Amino acid sequence: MAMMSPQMITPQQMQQILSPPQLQALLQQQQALMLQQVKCAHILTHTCASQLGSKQLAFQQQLIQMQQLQQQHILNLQRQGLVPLQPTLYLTTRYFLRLIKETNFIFCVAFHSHEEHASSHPLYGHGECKWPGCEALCEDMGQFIKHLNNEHALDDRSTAQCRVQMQVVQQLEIQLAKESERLQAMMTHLHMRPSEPKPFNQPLNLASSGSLLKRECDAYPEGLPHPPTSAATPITPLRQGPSVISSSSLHTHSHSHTHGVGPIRRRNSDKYCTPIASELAQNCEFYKNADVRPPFTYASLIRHAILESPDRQLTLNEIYNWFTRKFAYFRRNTATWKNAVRHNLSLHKCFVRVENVKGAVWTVDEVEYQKRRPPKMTGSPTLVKNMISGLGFGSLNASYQAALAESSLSLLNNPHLMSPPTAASLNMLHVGHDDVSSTVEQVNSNGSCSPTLSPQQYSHAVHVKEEPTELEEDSRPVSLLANVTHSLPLPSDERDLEEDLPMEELE
DNA sequence: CTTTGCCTAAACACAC
DNA sequence: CGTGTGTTTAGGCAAA
Repeated sequence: MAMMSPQMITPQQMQQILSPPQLQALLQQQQALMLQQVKCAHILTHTCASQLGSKQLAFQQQLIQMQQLQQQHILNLQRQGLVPLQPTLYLTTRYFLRLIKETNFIFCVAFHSHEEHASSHPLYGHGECKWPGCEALCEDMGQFIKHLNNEHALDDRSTAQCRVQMQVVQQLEIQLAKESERLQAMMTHLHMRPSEPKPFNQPLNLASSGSLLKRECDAYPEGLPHPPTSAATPITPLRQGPSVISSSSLHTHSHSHTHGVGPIRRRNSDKYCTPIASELAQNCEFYKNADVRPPFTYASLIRHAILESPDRQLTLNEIYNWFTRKFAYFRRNTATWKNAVRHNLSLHKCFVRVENVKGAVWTVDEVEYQKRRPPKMTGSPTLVKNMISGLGFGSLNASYQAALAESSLSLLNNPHLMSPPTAASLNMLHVGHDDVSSTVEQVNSNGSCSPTLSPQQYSHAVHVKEEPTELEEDSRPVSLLANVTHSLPLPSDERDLEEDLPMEELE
């Protein structure tokens, strides 16, 4: 923790000043924030790959804002008074403290990266002014201060920018509240599970999700419905965050990916790419409400819709309905996508038309579907760009949620992520994101958007690319994660998780 | 440069 | 006749 700046609270201090409930609340906040940081970092990395210029700065600004929120939260809790820890809760809080420690570490690294020194300015880093949209180079702090006073003085423009930034923060706060609530619900749900062998340690599993996920996996083998909890990957930031970086995936993606705004074009192997099921499960609300094009091919979506149905067969109209029900994006341009759906149904052999009593229904020929997939592994560099471009950068909340969606995927357990990361030097993340895995999914009884598969049943590609130029600042969030990776002695061995991942080798 | 996969658009046929 | 469904073709883009 040498990097910890003076304003940071150490875990020991935390333990002294906060009650267990406070710690728990803090933990949840921290987790949400950390997750957001991870996600922001992730999308930021993609953003820089997209050469979005000043947009990178906006994302970075968000990152900093979240960090500041996080710190503010710590201070607020501090002001609430001192409550000694109860001995009975100590075991649990130890894990909380560990998490806090880790997240603090992330926080510190982030600040360290951004500011070089604790005394530096949040709007200044790496010799650049971090004012949104401003990339002015400033050799030192003095020059920066001058620049700040000259260029970003109190005028209409700065005020407007500040207002925008306030909206950014507001959106993030709203999102944070939502995510925290979700996390709490997830934790509550997991805690209630009767099969849980460590009833009181439930939150501990946040730090040892491997074992938790293992149980999930054991309990819900392939092809069987899975409870929503299994896809609730955000509860495992400690494991997942670092897992975003992987040296093993370093060599898998070295081509250019700086183009590709627009329609989704991917060719990902199911074996490596992210499952549609878990993606939809985690972000179904997002896709339902945000006018964001889902990062899947029509074929993938159709297949998913069909497999999600009770009988694994749908009429065309039911497929239409599924699209509109699940995706706000498909509530418009109906002519276009409906045509595409029909086109795909007809074109792909994997979709089989079956005459039914009521008429014709469409089913999925799984063998054909798998056949049509080339075994090559590719990333999905266009995904985030698609999402971002689809959203428009102004729609911050949607962008952010896209980041959430994207990052949630990256955070899923991936065997490729289990090797020791050397990611401090890495700066590019690529998430394969295309299709449903070869695992057969099944519909939820309630027909809701709950996940139908546990995430560990999928593996998806997270491709890390080295991009030494232009990415100094953008690599920060990633190296931040990489640093954390090294600092995470997790209760469960990484090996456990890896072993628990059913590799999909059906191709 | 070619191939492949995907998307969009459009034309057309057929059934209700 | 209009609409929905299904098939087919074509052009374009991006990645491999």
